[in-house]
Amino acid sequence: MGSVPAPTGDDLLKVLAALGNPHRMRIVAALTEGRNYVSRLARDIGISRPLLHMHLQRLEAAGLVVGSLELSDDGKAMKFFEVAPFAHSLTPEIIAAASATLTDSGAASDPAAERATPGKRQPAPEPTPAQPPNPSP
Amino acid sequence: MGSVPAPTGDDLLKVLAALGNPHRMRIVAALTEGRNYVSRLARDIGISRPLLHMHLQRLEAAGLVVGSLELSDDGKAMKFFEVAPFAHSLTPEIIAAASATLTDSGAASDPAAERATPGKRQPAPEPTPAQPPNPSP
DNA sequence: GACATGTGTCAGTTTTCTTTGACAGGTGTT
DNA sequence: AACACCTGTCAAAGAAAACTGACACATGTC
Repeated sequence: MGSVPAPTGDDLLKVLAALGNPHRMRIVAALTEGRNYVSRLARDIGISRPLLHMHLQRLEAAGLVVGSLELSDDGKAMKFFEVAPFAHSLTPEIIAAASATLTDSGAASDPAAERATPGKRQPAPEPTPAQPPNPSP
Repeated sequence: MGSVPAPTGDDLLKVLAALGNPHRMRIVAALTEGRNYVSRLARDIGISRPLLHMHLQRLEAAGLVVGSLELSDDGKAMKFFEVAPFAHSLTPEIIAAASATLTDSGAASDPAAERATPGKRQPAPEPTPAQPPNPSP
């Protein structure tokens, strides 16, 4: 069974951060109706090209859209984007599992980050993890 | 058929923006193991109380956690937080549907935003919405 | 009273994200 | 050559988010 094989913390974080933006949501929506190239997509949505370019590479880094540079009939190079068939589920358990594999550094380009929760000292380990301290009854 | 009744654009946006943050993911993860109060939760995660307070009210505004001010045995007022049993699905279609109901203003308090895509002029309405312009073959 | 615990908020700084405008190059048509 | 398209990048401005420290209040114990 491998519908959604438990995404990495950093992976899911990138997806959520990418989708948590009105412009990027509209970009995904626009690409859901069919592939499109950058200049035209910018005109359709109504934002500037450099801005769309930034949003697109953010979505692509999260694996939500894929772009391919193609050559049209008249030899013009144009970059087409289309949505990737993603499917994520958001539940407390999935978030909890993902947070366990969070490097909190940047992306997947910093191998020196899996220490082991460095300064994780517990000054007063309460036996009841959901009750108030109750200093003296 | 009503497992996830198609969230509002602004609703889903708030959820995604709230979850797209490493600290807030850890907060949800910590609360998944059981309810907890603010001061202790701040110690557990390792962030300052004012910061945790800010993140918590962001998560609560998104409907991901719920807080309730209770009184402990010794009369101290303490605010307990617990995760809300949320369950969202993220697919291109759901994002597309949600983006249709985006106000893009702030929250659900600006009814003057559904103009009709103001400056949406089409200088050259291409008959093929997914093909290059192809000016002259 | 002094201390330790809990709550909340505020102003100010730092950091990050978003956005714009200008520039570089490429092609093909008039 | 000049124009109309397409591509990409950069530096700088603007806006928004994140973070900190100090303050306010409350309660119960030493």
